[in-house]
Amino acid sequence: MPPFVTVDRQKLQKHRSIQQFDVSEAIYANGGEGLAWRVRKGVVRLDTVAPQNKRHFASLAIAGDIIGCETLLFGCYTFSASALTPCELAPWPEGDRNRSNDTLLDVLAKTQQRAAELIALRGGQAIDRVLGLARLLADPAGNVILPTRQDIAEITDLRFETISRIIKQLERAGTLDPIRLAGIHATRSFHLAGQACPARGA
Amino acid sequence: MPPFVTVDRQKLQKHRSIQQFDVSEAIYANGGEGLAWRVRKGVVRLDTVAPQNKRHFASLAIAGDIIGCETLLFGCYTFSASALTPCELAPWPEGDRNRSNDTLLDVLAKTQQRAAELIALRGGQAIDRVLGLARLLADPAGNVILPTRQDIAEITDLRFETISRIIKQLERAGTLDPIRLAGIHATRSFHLAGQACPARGA
DNA sequence: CGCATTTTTGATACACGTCAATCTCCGTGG
DNA sequence: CCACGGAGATTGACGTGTATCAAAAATGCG
Repeated sequence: MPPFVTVDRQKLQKHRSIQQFDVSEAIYANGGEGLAWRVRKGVVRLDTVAPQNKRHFASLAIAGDIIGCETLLFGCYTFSASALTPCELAPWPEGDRNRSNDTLLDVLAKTQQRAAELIALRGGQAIDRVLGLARLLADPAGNVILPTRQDIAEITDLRFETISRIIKQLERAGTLDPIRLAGIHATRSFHLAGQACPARGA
Repeated sequence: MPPFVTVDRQKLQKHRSIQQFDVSEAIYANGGEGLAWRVRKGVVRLDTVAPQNKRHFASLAIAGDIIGCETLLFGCYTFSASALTPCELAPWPEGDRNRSNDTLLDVLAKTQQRAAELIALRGGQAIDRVLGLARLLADPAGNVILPTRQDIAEITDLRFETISRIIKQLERAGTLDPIRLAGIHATRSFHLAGQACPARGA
């Protein structure tokens, strides 16, 4: 494993503008000044900040999403951002390349789509909400790092006890398979069964 | 009242591109081709269309919002749109004027904000969801035309019986005051008490 | 004026919330 | 190395807000 770490370090130095964030680490605060970012890895949570500094879940950004665009308009962030899983962000737009696969119009379309998905995560039975979130966050191989029970609860508008019960239930049903490292039962890393392209019959 | 109607007709002819829609009327269907629109009056509902032609609430557009932007990118609509209250739409962008108060960036920022508001409408107690929607749809004077109970239910992820009970409860509490026309008790038009700019203390 | 649609209301069931205890995992310091 | 403590997760018992089912009333349209 040492060589892998070395490679990562080198990559990091090549693009020195890339930023890393740990779980539950703040990325930026609403009202603050800064850049727009592209989420390269991980899951980012966006919150509105109400009086008394109360935070309310507002949106989710996963790999490929752009966050903080509104600074290009207002000069400051509208929401607060924090890392739900280990994250890697890069400034956006990437000035060097002209490929421009992400125009403002692309970002808008993706934002609308993401919003519709989040709306769906707050409706229906609890188990479907949790499964929906797991599917949204899983990679094509079905591997997924879930946020904490508390964060899942705030995303789906349920209680963390309910989330805990449902994840256990999905584990026992074999839908979620905890990934064990050194024999230790992981609580966040799973393999999600039946995960593939969303084109399969009932 | 005849003169009023005449005036409206004239306005309509002056801007012949303006479109009117009645309650529950389809505005456009997903996959179809068409323009982007600016909502001038009324409330528009956007749905994702799943297999078996099942519709799922995806988003809401109120006066000032832009809908159907994705056609500028994909050439067709991503969602289906229908009128929740009587609506008036105008093509966007308005080519004639250069004021451009609505750049793509403005639309993106507003879309994010609207999405966060809709997320909030699907969390917390039923009464707060209904009140939240009423506040979102009310004009500065506090007058509001609500969607049908069924549509409110789908927006807030509740059942229409629950919506009915809660609106009655708000009526009895005086928070919602039904507007009577010719002595008939309206079920959609209300005056919302304590509605003003969102800048007032507790 | 009559029928379809929407809304209201009641009785009952259940999914999820609430409260509380326990357990696991980890970092800290003696 | 182990005692300690805190954060997150699990589990149980019980309460409640909303769903569900059913029926009637109000509204609106042809």
